[in-house]
Amino acid sequence: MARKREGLSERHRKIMEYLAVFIDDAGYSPSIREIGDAINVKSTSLVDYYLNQLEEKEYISREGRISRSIRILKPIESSNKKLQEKLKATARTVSAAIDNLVTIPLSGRIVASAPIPVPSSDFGYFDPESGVEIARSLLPAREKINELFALEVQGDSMIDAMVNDGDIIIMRPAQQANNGEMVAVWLSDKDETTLKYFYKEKDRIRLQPANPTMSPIFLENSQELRIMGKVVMVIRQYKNELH
Amino acid sequence: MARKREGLSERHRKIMEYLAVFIDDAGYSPSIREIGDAINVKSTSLVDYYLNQLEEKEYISREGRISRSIRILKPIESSNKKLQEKLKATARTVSAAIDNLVTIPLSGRIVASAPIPVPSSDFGYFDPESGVEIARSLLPAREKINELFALEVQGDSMIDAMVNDGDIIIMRPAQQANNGEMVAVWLSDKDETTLKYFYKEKDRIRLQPANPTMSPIFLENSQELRIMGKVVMVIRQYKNELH
DNA sequence: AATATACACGAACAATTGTTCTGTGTCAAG
DNA sequence: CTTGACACAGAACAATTGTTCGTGTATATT
Repeated sequence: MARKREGLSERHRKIMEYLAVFIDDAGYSPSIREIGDAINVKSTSLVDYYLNQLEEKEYISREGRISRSIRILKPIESSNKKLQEKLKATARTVSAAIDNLVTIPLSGRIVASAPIPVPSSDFGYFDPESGVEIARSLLPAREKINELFALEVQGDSMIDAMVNDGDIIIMRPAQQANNGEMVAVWLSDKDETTLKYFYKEKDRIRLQPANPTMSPIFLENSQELRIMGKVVMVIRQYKNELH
Repeated sequence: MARKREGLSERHRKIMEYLAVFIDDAGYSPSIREIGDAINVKSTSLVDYYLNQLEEKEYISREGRISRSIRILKPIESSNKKLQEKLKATARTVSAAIDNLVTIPLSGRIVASAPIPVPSSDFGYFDPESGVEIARSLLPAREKINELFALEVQGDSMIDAMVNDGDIIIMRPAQQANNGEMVAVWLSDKDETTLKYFYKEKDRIRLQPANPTMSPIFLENSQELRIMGKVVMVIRQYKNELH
C-alpha cells in the first residue's frame, strides 16, 4: 500500500467513492462494517482509523456513537464522470442533481389500429403525474430530451416488434429516418401503426421487424408510409407483488 | 387523539415535520427513540406503529433493521409558512436527488446456454460505471433496490420472451415464485436459461412465454427447473445516431 | 541497531437501536 | 353487552454498530 503523508491514499479515495455511491443510492450512510467490506478491510478499527483521518482533513463529518451519521463535506476529484457527479451531488445537500433525472411526458397510448397521438406541439406544462422518469445516463448522449415523448402500448399487435401490451415506448418525433433506425410508421394502405427497422434500398423501402424470425415488408411507393418518429427506448415493467 | 380518518393524524404530521427538520439539520435521520421523545410518545413500539403507517402511505421509506434509514418521499402540507419551506426543501432534496435515482449493478450477461451469473455477495463495492440508473418511480413501490441486479441479454434466443439481443433485464434474486410472475429459470434437462411466466398447477408447473402466440412448457417434476430470480423490468435502448 | 510511525487484524465490549410481545383502555358497531 | 379495531405503554430481546485495546508487521528515520 502506498505511503503518503500528503493528500489521500488509494484507500481514502475508495472510501470516499463508496460513501458517495452508497449515500446517493440508499439515502443514508453505510455502517463501519459495510465500509470495511466494500474496501476490503477486515477490522472495524482500521476503518475507524481511516474515517478519523478523513474527518481530520474535513472530507467528511460524523457524530460520535451515532450510527450511519457520516456526511460528505467536500467531494474528491475523480476521472470517472458519472462518479464525479455523484460525489458532487452528495456533497452539496442543496439544489441540482435533478438534471440526472429526465421526465418524459406520457402523451397517450399507441395502438396498431390508429395513428400515433403525437403530443401537441405547443407543449406547455404537463402533469408530472403522467410522466416517465428516466436517468439521463440511459439516453443517448445528446438526445434532445425536451422533444421526447412516451406512449403506452395497447394490445398485442406489436409482438413482431418485440413489444408487448403495456410496454412503454419512448420516441422522438421525426418525418424521415436513416437506415437501421427503429421507427414508428403509419402504413396508409393497411391502416395501421407499426414499429420497424427502417431501410431505404435502391427503389423500395424495407421495413424489418425486430424479431429476427419474421419477414420484412417492402414498399415501392413512399406514399404508402408515414414516419411518425424514431424509437429511443422500450421499457417493460413486471409488477410482481413484493416478497 | 383523533380517530382514524382518511389522511394523516396530528401525530403523523408531527413526525413528518420532525423528520424534515432533523434530516435537513443533521444530514441523517433520527432513531425511533429520538422520534418518540420529540413527539411525546413513550414507547418505541408506538413510534414504529406510526412509522409503518407512514410507510404504508408512502410518505417515507426505510430499510428493515437498519438504523436511521428513514427517507422522506413526499412532503406534507403545513400551515406554518416557514416550516412549509423547509418541508419542501428537505423532501425535494432527499427524494429527488437521493431517493429517486437508483443505480443497479450490471453484473454480467445472460445467455440461453448458461446459468445466470447471479451477483457474488449481496453487497460488494461495484463500479458505478457498470451500473444501470433507474428512476425509482419506475420500480414497484417497495422493491428492495439493493437486491436488484441487471443483466445484458446476449443472443436472440429469448425472443419468445419478447426479449432481444442487447436488452437489459433487471431482476431480483429468488428461489421460488408466485403464480403469474415473470421469472428466469434454469431448465436442467434442456441445459438452458429462459424467461417465462410461472404458474404452479395441481401436479405440474406451467411456464408460459410472454409472447401470446407461443405455447407453454409443462414440467411434472420440479427438479427439472431452478428459479434464479424474478424479472422486474426489461429495457431496450435504440442507439439511433442522431440527426 | 534502535525506534518511531503508519498500517493492519481481531476480539471483546458497550451503547445504540429496531423488533416483538404482553397488557390496558377506549370507542363504535353489531 | 360483546366484540373488535385502534391507540398506547412497557419491558425484554436481539441485532446492529461504534469504540477500545492488545498485538503484530512492515517501512523509514535516526
